[in-house]
Amino acid sequence: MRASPPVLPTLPASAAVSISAVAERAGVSIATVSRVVNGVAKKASAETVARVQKAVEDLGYRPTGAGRALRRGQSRLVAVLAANLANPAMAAIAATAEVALRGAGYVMVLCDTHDQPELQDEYLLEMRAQYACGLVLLGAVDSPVLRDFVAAGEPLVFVNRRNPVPGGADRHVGIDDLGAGADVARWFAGQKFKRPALIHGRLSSSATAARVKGFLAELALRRIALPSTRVETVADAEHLQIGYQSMARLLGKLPLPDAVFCTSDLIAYGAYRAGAERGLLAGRDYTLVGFDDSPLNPWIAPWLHAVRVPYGQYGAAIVQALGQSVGHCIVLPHELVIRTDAQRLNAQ
Amino acid sequence: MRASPPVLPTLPASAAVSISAVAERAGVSIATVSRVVNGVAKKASAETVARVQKAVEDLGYRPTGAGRALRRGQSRLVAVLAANLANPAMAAIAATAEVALRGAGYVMVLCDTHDQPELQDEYLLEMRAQYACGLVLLGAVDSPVLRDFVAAGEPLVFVNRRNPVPGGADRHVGIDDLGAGADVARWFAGQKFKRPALIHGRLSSSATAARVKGFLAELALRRIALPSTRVETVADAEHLQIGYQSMARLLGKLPLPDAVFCTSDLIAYGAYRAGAERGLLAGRDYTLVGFDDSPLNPWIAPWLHAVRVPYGQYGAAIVQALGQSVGHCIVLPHELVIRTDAQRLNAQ
DNA sequence: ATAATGAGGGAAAACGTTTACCCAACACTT
DNA sequence: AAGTGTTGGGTAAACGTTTTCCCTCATTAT
Repeated sequence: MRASPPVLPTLPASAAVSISAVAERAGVSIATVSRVVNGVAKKASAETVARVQKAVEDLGYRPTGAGRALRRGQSRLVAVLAANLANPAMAAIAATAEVALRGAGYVMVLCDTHDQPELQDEYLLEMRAQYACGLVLLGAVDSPVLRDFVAAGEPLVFVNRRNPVPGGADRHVGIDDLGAGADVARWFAGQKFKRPALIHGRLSSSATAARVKGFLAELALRRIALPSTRVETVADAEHLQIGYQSMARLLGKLPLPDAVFCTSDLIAYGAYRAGAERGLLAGRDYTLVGFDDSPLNPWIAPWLHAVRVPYGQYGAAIVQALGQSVGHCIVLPHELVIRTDAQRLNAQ
Repeated sequence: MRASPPVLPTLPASAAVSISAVAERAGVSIATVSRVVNGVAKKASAETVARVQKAVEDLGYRPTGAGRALRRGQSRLVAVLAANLANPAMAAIAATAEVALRGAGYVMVLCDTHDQPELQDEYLLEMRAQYACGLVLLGAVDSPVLRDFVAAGEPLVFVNRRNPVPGGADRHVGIDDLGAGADVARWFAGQKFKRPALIHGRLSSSATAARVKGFLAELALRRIALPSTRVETVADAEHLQIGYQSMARLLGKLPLPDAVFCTSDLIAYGAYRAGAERGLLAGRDYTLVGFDDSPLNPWIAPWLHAVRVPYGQYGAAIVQALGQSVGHCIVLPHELVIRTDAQRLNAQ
């Protein structure tokens, strides 16, 4: 007796293969296939499980997202709403989030709200229509739909900025911005700087506000004067411009600052250029401290000290937060990075 | 007779509202609602249309992605598979693609393949299981599933790197890499550089290969010698390291190069630092040309000339390509940006 | 010997859409 | 007066899952 001819192996991944095809090939019902695929225990004999798994393997079957989402009322989609993807720091978080989410079985949908409430609302609604099982707000802004979602208990995770809705509980991932601002002030004090300056972004961002608050409070505690003439910002401008224009203003007054704290790296970049255009180099003529510490800094901005935000850890923390109850906050460790090679590299 | 009391306005966006709720409120069947929502002409009276639209508005209805995808066998999801999101240039493309795709009614799903064929395959299969209506490969790599997809005529768009599958037609968005490489060589010739050098990334990327090819060909045409000792790369390293290590090697031999062309900005950043550590500053002691021209360059890397790739135009081009037939290529304009303020800013 | 339990697995409903098909009513044309 | 369109709109099937019931055996307890 000859062995029965092997079943023709269909082209893997050639056409969409549904659960019924698998069921037919394994000689079982679609219910059984579904149970095996989803690992429902105690509902199939070992032999049946093996036969189904073989069929799944042969046909390259994987459950269709739409069918599953429709039935369950929830998809594997996690929407990440970034305030500004042009900011390398946000892009970095998005990148690590993508890896972590995928590792946890989710699919990341990335959106750019451009910090506009209307766009954020549009995305929130659209993502719920897509049955997203998680909404990650990377720099949230207050908006009507966000309020509804907060009230309705939608699965929101706030990253960096806290929940902007008054009274809304928040699941949050970030660093201790208040402490980080204080760290910079403490270091300023230790270095005996006499004329500190501050350039900050929009204070409606809770992260920025906390950095500023911590910095100012610690300076005050150390009895270091920071007159309001050395605190600058620019309304409704992007960070590079805020830094550039603010620094230009700072350099237009005497005495010149000996140390400048910027609440983001981008602001610091702008400030750097404004100084350079006047012949003042950071690291040589004054001290510049940024916030984020982009991975590019050691390569092209060795003159910049910065509070390092552990973006590499954000992805895992976001995934963890998604599984936590509302109100749970994850505080990641930061670090003030002082670069000592600027002199060596910058001076001729 | 009193006017009938207004129907209670339900909370917009409070709970998922389905098509049947709209139908009930408008007093029509779900089929009519669907037709109105999808703008099917000639199937409803103006009065009915108005009534349905009012109901849609009141209830805040929007069609659920899953139901629609299931029925149509296609969703509004467009998957963007980026080779390396840590590269700011890729992140920039992703950011503009997101805006353009959203404008065209799509939803972008972003994935990071880390340049690994296995991961790319995993994503391709997963995205088809999600009924993605477009697959954008931002730096594709040859892989088994990609071959299947190419053969099956899946809606693939290749960005920057061309289709790596031998013989596969490609819908492509990018610049004229060959011409750009030649542009750099021509400029080198015009500047009378005598000892050019080249640092390049992996040649398996068609974009890199074309840049190198164009550069070398034009140099040869101009009778400018580029000995193999002044062509460097590092296998299996990230771009920053390629630049750093290659430049270190270049500077270990005499004569030193007077102009260095790097096939990416990141490589140039690495090269910059290697030079700086030896007291050699780009823009002062030698000329450095990168590729991409990151928006940050004018701010913190004024010493870097670069071929500017119009990333801002990529998003629209990708959307356009999605609607084109296979084999259609979109070539975007590039530009060699020469920075003249490096001396002024860098020197003390 | 019979009842009770449990394991294995199938039938079918339901999720929210879209769309092919059908039907009624009306306006024309012969 | 019967046919012929056309307009407006409803019915129901189908998409691919998951999951709730149910049924059939076989095993064990009484």
